Amino acid sequence: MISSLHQAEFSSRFSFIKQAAPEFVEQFYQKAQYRELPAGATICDEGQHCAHLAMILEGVGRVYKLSASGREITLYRINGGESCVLSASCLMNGDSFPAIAVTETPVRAILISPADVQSWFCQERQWQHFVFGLLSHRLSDIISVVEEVAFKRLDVRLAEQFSRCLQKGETILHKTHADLAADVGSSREVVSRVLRDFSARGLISAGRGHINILDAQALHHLAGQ
Amino acid sequence: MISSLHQAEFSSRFSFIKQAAPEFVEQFYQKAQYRELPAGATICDEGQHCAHLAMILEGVGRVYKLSASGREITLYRINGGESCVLSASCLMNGDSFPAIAVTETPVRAILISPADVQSWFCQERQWQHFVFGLLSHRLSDIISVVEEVAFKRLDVRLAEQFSRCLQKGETILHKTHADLAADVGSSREVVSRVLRDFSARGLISAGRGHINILDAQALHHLAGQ
DNA sequence: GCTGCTGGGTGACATAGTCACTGAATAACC
DNA sequence: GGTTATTCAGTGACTATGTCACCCAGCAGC
Repeated sequence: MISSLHQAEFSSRFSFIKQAAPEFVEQFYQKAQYRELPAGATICDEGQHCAHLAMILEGVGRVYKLSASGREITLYRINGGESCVLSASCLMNGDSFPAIAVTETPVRAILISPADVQSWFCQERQWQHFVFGLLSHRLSDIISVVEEVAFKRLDVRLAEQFSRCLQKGETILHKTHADLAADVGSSREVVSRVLRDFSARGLISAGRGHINILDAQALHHLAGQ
Repeated sequence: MISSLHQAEFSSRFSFIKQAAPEFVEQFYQKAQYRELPAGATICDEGQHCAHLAMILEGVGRVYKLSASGREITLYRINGGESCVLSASCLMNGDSFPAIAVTETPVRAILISPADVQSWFCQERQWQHFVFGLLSHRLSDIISVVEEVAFKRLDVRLAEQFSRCLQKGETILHKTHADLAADVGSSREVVSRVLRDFSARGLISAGRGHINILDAQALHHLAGQ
């Protein structure tokens, strides 16, 4: 059962619920659970079966692949108002989770049981639409990752990261070189080399654990090719 | 309307239909269309909206991404008894197709309209299960592609291709170096170099447009790391 | 102060991608 | 048949990326 405070928050984040039938909404809030997770918690591990569908109210999750040699690559992030699709997909047919999902910040979320995800699917059109949108959107996300990693140069991909950061209005990125390497699926040394080059060209200035973005124009241009 | 000959073929390929309700089956064959396509035909282009869900009776389709510089990478293949998920996903919520799908051999398929895909979804549990299985299976496929391209060496990935080929009982692969490069998302020159090395080590012997697999053991071993 | 940890830098080397070619095998045409 | 075009594959030079084995600086804890 979800408190009315969290109900209000949920409906501002997941607007599909506003168009759903009142009986569905009541049942939804009745059966859903509220949960808080600290930063760095594991949501779902590789090969594990998902216990529920998590719909995020606030905080950020990261879904990534880990290689045998310890390298990582981020598949996508889950922000407030979004949900972990991979869990959706394995909930629907019992497959195991093909990646690792962790919280990057403290996360507050609403949890839905596999049984409810399934049974609501045909009961409420808005719910169906939401789940399909999720699946299809993430499929596109992951295909973009393939495209990035297969075709684009590392400097371009890092410039894209900085561009995205700027679009959120942030000019300082609080990440280590190793964090960036894990995002783009490269290694720290190589990222360091590219960033040193960016610094020399005056695009950024680097400090311990953070990066100041200086030349937004040039970075957008690099990312745009 | 599907002829009874093709109905028999369909049900041998897509066994979910055997467990479906008789009324559904009747309606399904009533509304579905039979279609033949030559090799090399475009099924769906990048950014296009899909006109229908294609369920393949016989033949092979390839879904791939194309880079600005002309390089390609195969996301997955569609064989007999399978179906193009990306179209499924964009049918369900009207997104555009994020890749290119073509036929590699002549293809015979059953086509379902977007409206039917949707309406049957909640009507017949077997159909729902089939579509979800499709989505979730392909999502895993594409995640494996990310893993391959981000973490594995080219020689290992080519060895995997040959291993897969051997598992189908083929010891001669009728592909050019350029074809292989398009599969793994690399360039012809690099593939040529790796294959030259494989030849020198006696793992394969190469001819114009085909490759003989000689040392299955060694290739499996290379792929297995 | 010392100690250990984390973040970052570096050089040497291996692998991968790009470019600009070459030549050989095959197909297409007269 | 012979000529021409096209396709397939090989090469060297160069750049980009990944890996390994280090080093050093900053910082927190004791």
